Amino acid sequence: MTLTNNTFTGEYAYSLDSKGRVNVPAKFRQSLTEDNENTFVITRGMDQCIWVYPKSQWLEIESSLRSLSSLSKINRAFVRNTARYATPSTYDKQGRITLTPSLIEYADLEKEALIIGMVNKIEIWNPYYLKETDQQSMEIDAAAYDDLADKIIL
Amino acid sequence: MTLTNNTFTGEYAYSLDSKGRVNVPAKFRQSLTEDNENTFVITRGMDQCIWVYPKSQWLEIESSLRSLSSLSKINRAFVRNTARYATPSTYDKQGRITLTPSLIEYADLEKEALIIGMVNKIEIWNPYYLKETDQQSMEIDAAAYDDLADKIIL
DNA sequence: TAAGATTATGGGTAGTTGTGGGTAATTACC
DNA sequence: GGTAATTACCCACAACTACCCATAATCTTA
Repeated sequence: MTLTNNTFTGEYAYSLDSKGRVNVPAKFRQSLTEDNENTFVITRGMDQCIWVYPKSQWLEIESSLRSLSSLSKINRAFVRNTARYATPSTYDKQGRITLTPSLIEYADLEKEALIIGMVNKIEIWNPYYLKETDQQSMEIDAAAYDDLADKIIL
Repeated sequence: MTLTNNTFTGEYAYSLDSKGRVNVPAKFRQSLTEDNENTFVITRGMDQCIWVYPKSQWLEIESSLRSLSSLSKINRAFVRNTARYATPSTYDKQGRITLTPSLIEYADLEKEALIIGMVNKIEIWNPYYLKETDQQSMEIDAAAYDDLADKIIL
């Protein structure tokens, strides 16, 4: 059962097989709308993880990038870094996507792969690095975190 | 009989069965509006307990999360920590929701499950930890209660 | 008070899901 | 152009989950 289309929550511990495939959690697949055509766009995350967008979400990002003028150096760098590593990937009959060796290396994935729903996208982590990143961001900016928690009534 | 829709009060002692299911108190179910489609979202509480939101309440949280840009590190941490443990759960014909093993472990639930209405959400506790947490907050926060008195009239 | 309805709890079963490996088709390389 | 490596597609199986039914205790109502 899915709450909202193309929306992802929850955490899953799956394994990366010898062919570089990981399962997309069944719940995530069920949440996908038809126009995604079983396809995700995988790319580097801003942390040491892999970001996985449903196709339709990625197309929106692409069109935002289109509107950034290449006159600005910052814009050029941002567009370049965002587009550079993005690869489409359709999941197979068993619901697995294949990750590129380059992305596996970037996230330093081994056997264990932690998959996390991030609402509009999916993250794939090496469990070890997730733990570390979590601690860091809390230490650095605990105040900003509390501000957020204050605004959003949990 | 219910006072306000999607609002929960009272305390109930139920049992967790071998399949990880707990009953949702009948009164809570009756208070739910149709648009919740018999569905809750269960997640980690800020104390050592499980939080259970009615679907409609969670959707509001979800939409707040959607508006946070992932360019900011602290935003990423916040979205991740909030979405990470959230799992939708529709209650069965007998009125039970299934808790995930991960959440059961987090709240350290055994056979006994104490269910508490928290107005806009529900908490599920191991009775032992509730008692302990209760004592702690009383000792530490006597002063903080005075601050609250300005905001809320009992 | 008695009958009926509702509620809490237990368990069985069919379908789904995650994971491993095999084979054919495609691509890259000498 | 032939060979090796890679990729895409298929099948199989064990574990798990969702859904169904059963029963006893409790509450409601006539």
